[in-house]
Amino acid sequence: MKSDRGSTPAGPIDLWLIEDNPRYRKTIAGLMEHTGGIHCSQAMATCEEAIRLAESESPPQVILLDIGLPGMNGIQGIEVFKSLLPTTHIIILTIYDDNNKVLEAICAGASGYLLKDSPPEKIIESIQEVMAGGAPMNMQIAAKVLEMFREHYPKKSDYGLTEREKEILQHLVSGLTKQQIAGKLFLSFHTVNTHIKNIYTKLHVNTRSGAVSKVYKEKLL
Amino acid sequence: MKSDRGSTPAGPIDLWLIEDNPRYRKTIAGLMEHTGGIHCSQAMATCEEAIRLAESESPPQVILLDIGLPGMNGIQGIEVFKSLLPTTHIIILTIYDDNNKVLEAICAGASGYLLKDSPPEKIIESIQEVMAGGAPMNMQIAAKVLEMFREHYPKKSDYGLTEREKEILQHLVSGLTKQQIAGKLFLSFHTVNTHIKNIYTKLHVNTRSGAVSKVYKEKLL
DNA sequence: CACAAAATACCACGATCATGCGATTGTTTT
DNA sequence: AAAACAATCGCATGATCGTGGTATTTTGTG
Repeated sequence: MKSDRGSTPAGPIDLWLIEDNPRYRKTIAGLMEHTGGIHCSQAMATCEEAIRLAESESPPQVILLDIGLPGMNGIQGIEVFKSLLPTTHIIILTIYDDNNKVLEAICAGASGYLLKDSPPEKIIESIQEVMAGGAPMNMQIAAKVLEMFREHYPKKSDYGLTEREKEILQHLVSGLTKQQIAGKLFLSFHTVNTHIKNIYTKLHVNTRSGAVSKVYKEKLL
Repeated sequence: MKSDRGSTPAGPIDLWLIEDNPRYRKTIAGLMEHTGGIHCSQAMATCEEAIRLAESESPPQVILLDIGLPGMNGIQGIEVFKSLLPTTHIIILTIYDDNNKVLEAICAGASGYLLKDSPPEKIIESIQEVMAGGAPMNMQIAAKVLEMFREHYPKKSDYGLTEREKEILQHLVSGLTKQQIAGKLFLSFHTVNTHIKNIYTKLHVNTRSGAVSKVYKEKLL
């Protein structure tokens, strides 16, 4: 159940390691050599080196990538690798655990996010997991991701808008003027005016922008 | 490093199990009894029973919760427990792995999401992990969450707005008028007017609502 | 230094908005 | 039948907006 869905069915998993600290790089590379099923074919200190190599060497299946690198940082690196080596999985291995870095890395296309204090077995396990379609993360990171996730899916509040009001609010959101809305709904200008008036009252705002903002912030409609 | 941050420092972790299948319930309950550090003090078939018990018994530290339950389903259950037992961690243990269920459960406040085909050790591990501030998930689920995450954070487009323009756009978004913005930034009304004019040109809109909509739709700022 | 870009400021005018009223017609609930 | 709500339409007025200009100062880059 673990190694039966990689793009290369046979042989060890081909791994690249990008890490500027020589000592840590050697530690990890050494670790891989003593592990069955994974082969660290390249280890370098910068993304630039890796990009150069990507043009001659065959693409690895997994890249272990640091974020705090000289020159191009890991986040930027992800984006380059994503277009250069679209089949390669990228696992971030870093000391940074702040929300922004995690967010950026994930959005850039990282398949996993580990902290450097992870035990070696966790790292090995994560490489296998990512090959099996998983998304290995430190437990702190996972909790962070869920938390961020929750924030961006606030339960939609209800201001008691009627259907007609919602309809008009929608047109307001798309930037139409009162007259344009009236035209589109075959209503009098005055009716639209009244509806908007009522919408403002219900939403506790007094400008179009305020209403539109509220729609997005509170996931109305 | 695993059991040193629960709200109850001493003794085994107090667990409740809510699962309507009697056989599976017994399997899990039995598993816990043979495991050090966890005590399954209650096992029931429905959320309603658990809610009734929550009024007399002391709150558990963790609830293992199924989704497909008779009566109140697990998702609704989460919301009730979240307000009734705010300190209790909830781990979903279910057969459903579709995006919607996962999303709903997480947004409702689940701390973890496991599939029923998880090996018993994984379940034990997850209970300990959630007590240590983690968010245990099946690897498929984790991958799903990251994927959904990425979708809802589209790369922000760039219209070449200057810092000042972004600042003013932000105030526009919050519903302020030109004069209010001028006051807040200690600028002349005319300056704000000019900036907004330029913002409109750069965003290719010609109303406040259009601009605000664009900000949210394309994740500007 | 020179040149470009950004930020600042001003004016005027027609279009549009927000908001105060009041009113009629239906539908649903009680 | 009464009350409550939704949707429709009307008017007037002062505030605000969008857009066409022009112009000075500050800042950054070659």
